[in-house]
Amino acid sequence: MAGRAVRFHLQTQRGSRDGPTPNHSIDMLIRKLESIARLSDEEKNAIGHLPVTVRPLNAGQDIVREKDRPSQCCLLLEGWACRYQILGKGKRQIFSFHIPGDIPDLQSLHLKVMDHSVCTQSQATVAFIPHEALLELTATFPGIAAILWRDTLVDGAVFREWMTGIGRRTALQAVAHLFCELYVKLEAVGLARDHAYRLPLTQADLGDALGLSNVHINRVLKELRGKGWITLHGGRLEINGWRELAHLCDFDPTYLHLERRAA
Amino acid sequence: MAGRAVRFHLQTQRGSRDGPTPNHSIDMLIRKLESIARLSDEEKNAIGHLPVTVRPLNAGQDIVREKDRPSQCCLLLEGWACRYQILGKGKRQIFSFHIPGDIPDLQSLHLKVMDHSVCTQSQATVAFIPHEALLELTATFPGIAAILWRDTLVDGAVFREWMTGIGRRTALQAVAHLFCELYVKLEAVGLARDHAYRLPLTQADLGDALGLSNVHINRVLKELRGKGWITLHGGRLEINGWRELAHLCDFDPTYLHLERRAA
DNA sequence: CGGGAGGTTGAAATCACTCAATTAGAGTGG
DNA sequence: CCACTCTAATTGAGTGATTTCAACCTCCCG
Repeated sequence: MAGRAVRFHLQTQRGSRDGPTPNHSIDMLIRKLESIARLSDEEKNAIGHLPVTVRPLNAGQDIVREKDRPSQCCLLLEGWACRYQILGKGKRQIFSFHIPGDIPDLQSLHLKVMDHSVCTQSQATVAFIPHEALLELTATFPGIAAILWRDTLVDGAVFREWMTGIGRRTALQAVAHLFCELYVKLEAVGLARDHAYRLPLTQADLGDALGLSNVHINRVLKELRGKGWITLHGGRLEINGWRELAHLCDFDPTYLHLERRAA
Repeated sequence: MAGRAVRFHLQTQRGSRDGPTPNHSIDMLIRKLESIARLSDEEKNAIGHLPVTVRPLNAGQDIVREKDRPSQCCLLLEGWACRYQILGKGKRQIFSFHIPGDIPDLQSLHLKVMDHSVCTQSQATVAFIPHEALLELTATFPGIAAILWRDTLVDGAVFREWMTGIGRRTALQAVAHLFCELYVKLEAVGLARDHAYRLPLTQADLGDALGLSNVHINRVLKELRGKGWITLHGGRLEINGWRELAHLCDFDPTYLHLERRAA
């Protein structure tokens, strides 16, 4: 375990310590929800009273595992996470990457058994929220339920897009598409601009996400670098040829359903 | 268009005609929802008053298309449907197959723009339900909202499983896994037994679902037939070697989240 | 008995994989 | 600051799975 859990009840404590506090995490959640729909004061107040446990995590730590029956959801405050499944014979499929503001295991609210695992992809801070509290919140405020439901629907849309990436795009297009997707998602929450961002993924991670081998990912990256479209070094990606990259993979961000931008 | 639309208000008409009536469709919906959780009489009554339009469709007809902004959802009463997307250059990716009881475009309730299309895969009967009515229903009955939400979450779980099929399984395993999945889903709603079912899919459809060419699907089927594990002819599949097939692809139905079986 | 969609097969080409070795970088302890 | 170590990145060579192309067959339906 990477650090001590810190349990708070919201709005009874002020963040006098370093690092993300529960207040910070609730702000994150409210900002996230308001990026979709307006919240009433009553709704915000109810969210503010959610019991939250904040915990720092190291890279590569599982947050929930396949077969678990979790009793809480995790809100990612800092760092990246991914969802994945291990097949026999050491193969791995990564289903999604998650960035601050995401609730990667929101589905566990209604699907009792985990059919995959969630893992940190970098150092991270997560806020755990008990199912019980979330279920009560969504039962009381259908508007909040609708926003969270919508969030899982967007997840599904991204899964579909990845399916076409894996199934019907060339390796070059698949990598390009992933880079475009991640940029648009990060940019939307203010974590990237100027077509550059921190990318805490190894080539093996990229391969496991796109159904390719790490070796082949390496060659694809070499080609993209050779064309001068990307710079990737030390976990930082710069897209120097956005237009070309987006055109190569026919990138259309409709499926991300970013109707409004986060504040 | 394949036939006339028939508009009813539920429980005000009795099905004196041939074919599925709105009552039939509401029964289907209630049965579907009750396969997940018990419904109160009040909830059943509210569902019974949903306005529904029943329509027969031919095979290969689009129900909704990418870029559409639908104002209704469709409940599949008879026949199969699939969700898909066309890429440039004539490539197609199929995201899911749907069977009676499914609401393939339920996501449109909260995602305004379609990022893919839905198409009948055989002759089919569908019931259209206005978004307006569903939104009111879910706002009034959080329990019903939760069941429908859950349904879309299972969709997502199947998408993930398909991702691993396309990305990390061999062609043989991928086909085997799909056949197992479809059997379990059909069996759960009483549409299959004895490891056999009607499969209204061409080899090209299977290929587009699994990210393979129709030619290769053909060869894989030949191999599965050669092993004596399946019989596939005239749109009917018999799995003669269920154990072997399931073992080949390491089939684990957890991801289908069939906690209870439909009546 | 024709027409058409779907199924089947062979041959050649291609994309991506595996294996194996080498290099680069980051972190650690002396 | 350097040697050591571990992980990740890189490269080459050989292999294998799957695609593409093209032809032919089969079955169903009107």
